[in-house]
Formats: sequence, C-alpha cells, structure tokens
Amino acid sequence: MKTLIVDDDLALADVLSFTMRRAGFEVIMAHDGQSALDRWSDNNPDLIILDLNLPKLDGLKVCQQIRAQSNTPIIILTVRGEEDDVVKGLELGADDYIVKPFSPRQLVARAEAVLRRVTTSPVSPAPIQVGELTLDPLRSEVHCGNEGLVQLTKLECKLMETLMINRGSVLPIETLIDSVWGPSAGDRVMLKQLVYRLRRKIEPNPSKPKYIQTVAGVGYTFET
Amino acid sequence: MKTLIVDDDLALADVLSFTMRRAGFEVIMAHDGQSALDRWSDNNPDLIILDLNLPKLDGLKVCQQIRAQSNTPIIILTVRGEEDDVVKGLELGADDYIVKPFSPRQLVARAEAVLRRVTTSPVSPAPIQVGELTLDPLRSEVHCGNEGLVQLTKLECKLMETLMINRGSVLPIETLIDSVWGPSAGDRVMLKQLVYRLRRKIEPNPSKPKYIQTVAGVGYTFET
DNA sequence: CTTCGGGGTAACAAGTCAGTAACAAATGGT
DNA sequence: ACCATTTGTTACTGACTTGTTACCCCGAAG
Repeated sequence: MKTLIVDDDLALADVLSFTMRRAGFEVIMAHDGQSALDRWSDNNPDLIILDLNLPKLDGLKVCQQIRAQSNTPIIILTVRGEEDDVVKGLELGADDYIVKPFSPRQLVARAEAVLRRVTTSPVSPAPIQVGELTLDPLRSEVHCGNEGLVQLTKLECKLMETLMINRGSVLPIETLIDSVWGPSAGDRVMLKQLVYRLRRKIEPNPSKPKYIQTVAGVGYTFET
Repeated sequence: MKTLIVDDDLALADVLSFTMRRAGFEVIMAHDGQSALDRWSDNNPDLIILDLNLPKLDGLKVCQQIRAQSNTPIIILTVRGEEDDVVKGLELGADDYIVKPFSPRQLVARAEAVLRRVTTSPVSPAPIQVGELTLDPLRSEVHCGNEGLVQLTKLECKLMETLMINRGSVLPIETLIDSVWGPSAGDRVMLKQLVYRLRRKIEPNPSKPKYIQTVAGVGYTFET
C-alpha cells in the first residue's frame, strides 16, 4: 500500500486526501509540520506532501529534516509567486512541487510519477566491510577507513570480494581461480600476478602483509 | 483562442454559451455525450463542460472516456444533491464541478481557474535538481545554476534524467541503455556516443568530469 | 652444498575499453 | 522537397587491464 502524509492545515486537505485515497493511497493526516515529522518516523510513508506555509514550523525546515533522515519522496505545495521557495525546496531535496490551486488528477499524476522514479531506482549491492577496509563492488573501490580510496580492476575486485567474504578461512588456489575466472580458465601464475597486484594497491608496506596472508602450498586467506 | 465544448441538452446551454462567448471562449455545441466525444477529438478543445445528466450517455462514462484519451480539463455540471456523482466525477479525473444553478460569473471564474491550473504548471515530469544543475524534462533543458541553459536532445534528456534521478549510485551500462532506448535496442557504442555528447553540453571543461563520472567496466554515475 | 619448487617481483606483450571524431542515415519542420 | 538537427555507424587513439614470460629469493630435501 502506498502511504502518504498530508498536512491538514492545508485548506484543500480534504479534497486532497479524498483524491489520493481514490488513487489508492493510504492518507495520514498531520496537524502541523512537526507532527508531520513525527508521523513520518512512525509510519514510514512512501510519500510526503508538504505545504510550504506551515503555521508552526517552516515547511522548508521540515523538508530538510526529513531529507536528512531518509529519502522518502517529498512533494511541495506552494501558492503562486513563491518561486524562490520552490527552488529552495528542490535544493533541499524535494522531488516535485505543485502550485496551488492544483487539479486533482495532476496531483495524482505527479505523486505516481515521483513514486515511479524512486521505486525504479536500482538496488546496489551492499559494500563489504572487514576491519577498516570497505569494498564497494559496484565501483570497484576500496575505502581504507582512516584515509584514501583505491581503485581496483574488475579481477582484483572479484578476488578481493571472495577473500573478504570468506575472511578468516583459507581459500585454496583452485577455489580462488574459479571464483575470479570461472571454471576451466585461469591458472596459478595468473592468480599469483593478481594477488601481487592487489597487494600493491591495498598494502602499501610490502614487508609485512597486512590483510592477505599466504598459506604456502595451499592458498590465501584474508585476516583482519 | 480558448475553445470549449458544451452539451446543448443542458437546459442552460444558451445562457452558458452566451456567457462564455462573452468571456472570450469559442463554444462548440454538442448534442449529447457521444457527440461531445466526437467533437472533442475533432476540435481538440481547451476545456470541456459536461452535464452529468446527459440523456443518451452517462456523463460519467463520457468523462472517463475523455480522460482515457487525453488530459483536457473537464468541468462537471451537477444539480444539488448529486454529491455522489460529483465524487465519482472527480475520481474519474474531472478537474472541477459546478452546482446548478450557477451564476455566470462563477462559471467563467471556474473555467479560467481550471485553465490556469493546467496551463501554468507543467503536467507530468517535474524539474529535477541536483547540485547546481536543474533539468527540465519537459523542455529538455538544463539550467546551470549560476549561468546559462543548455538545450538537450530527447535522448540526451532521457539519459540525463536517469542519471540525475539515481544520483550517487552507479548505473550499469545495460541499465542506461534500457532506460534510453528501451529493452532490446541500443548498444554500448551508442551509449558511449550519447554520454560523450551530453558531456560536451553540460561539462564545458572536458579535462575533469564535473558531473558524469565513469566507472570503468561498469557504467556511469552522476555525482554532485 | 647443491638442487629443486613455490612464491614474489618485474618487464613486456596482447587485449580491452572509454573517449574522440568524422560521417551517414533518419527525422522533423517549413 | 529541402534544410537543419538528431541519431546511428564506423574507425582511430591512448590509457589501462590482463596475460605471458622470465628471473630472483628462500627454504627444504637430497
């Protein structure tokens, strides 16, 4: 169910909630900006409609606070002539705005357009964190906690991912080869190369291996 | 010229059309709901006034059909006590309703209000703002905050929109191709081209990419 | 002490891919 | 039907990634 919070100080609140209910939204009324904030955290809605002319709390502030805590889409209502506020609202992270007076179907259309946008945004694979190292598989980047990020190549990233996921346990050479190149491809020498190159990137000091440990004759392991 | 279709089964049809003509509308008479539909497609009017008590065809059905084919604004006429129908009409996408008997001045005012709504605010896509860039998908324009606006082509605009909506996350090549050309069309080379052309328009300085970041081997991301 | 094997290092070659550009085809407005 | 713009195609370049080969070092076994 698509949930929606509106502000009932708005003169058009009943028309609005009626329209949106008809369009399949669950509408939660809030009595002022602050309570919109409260209700937001209580109900975790899919969409928030904010009136910029909130009596008790500046609508822009509410917008900012909501955006600071989540990326719930926000539609701003405004009266004509407040173009400055609209710009500010969009800068603060609002997703759309509607100028009063608005037509019901326009409101519905916009609400659904906004929802379409946010729901179609792809889910990114979660970064893997071990110790002070964080691997972002999508960007092939390693963030080194205290400082600096390193760009990895695709293969380096794949190897790193495998090692980090199975941290602590020793991964045989063959296993690693398979996980990087797939079965029936790659060989020991290439893996050696890859480990070497990866180490140079994430272990500035070559003398004592900080993360990737060699287990002679068997394989490698990732230690925190 | 503002064009308007009314239904002449309406008892007040002549008063109505007289009033509206005086207010500067061109009035097209229709003999019943069906012919209102026909005339609508013939004349592509700016506004339609529908009587719910159409004799031959249910006014609500007409409303629904019209709305299914366009978003031409609709005003519903109703007699007092038909609140249910009004509700249904609004549900079906009507923009306003007027209770009979109505005063001519009120009718004109409402008609113009409705027109103002639909003409003064963009209907579907809202501007998207990220950082100092604002994309107007309707006009395919990018405003660059401090200075200047750039005209984009359709494809450039689509790409820009996708990137801005998903700002911060890495969009794989395939995803971008789908979002611009749809599935089973387009290829990497064309996307490369498109990115190249878009960059030349929004990033005057080619040396350091300001917005569109390349993630080698994966895709692109829009950074603020 | 020498030999042998495996890992680490390095240099180099081959391959891949993004950026760039020029040009051709398609589209759209007059 | 013509012109301008947009879109699709092909090709080249340079940077970076990946694969290949060789050599060094060190410890263990003969």
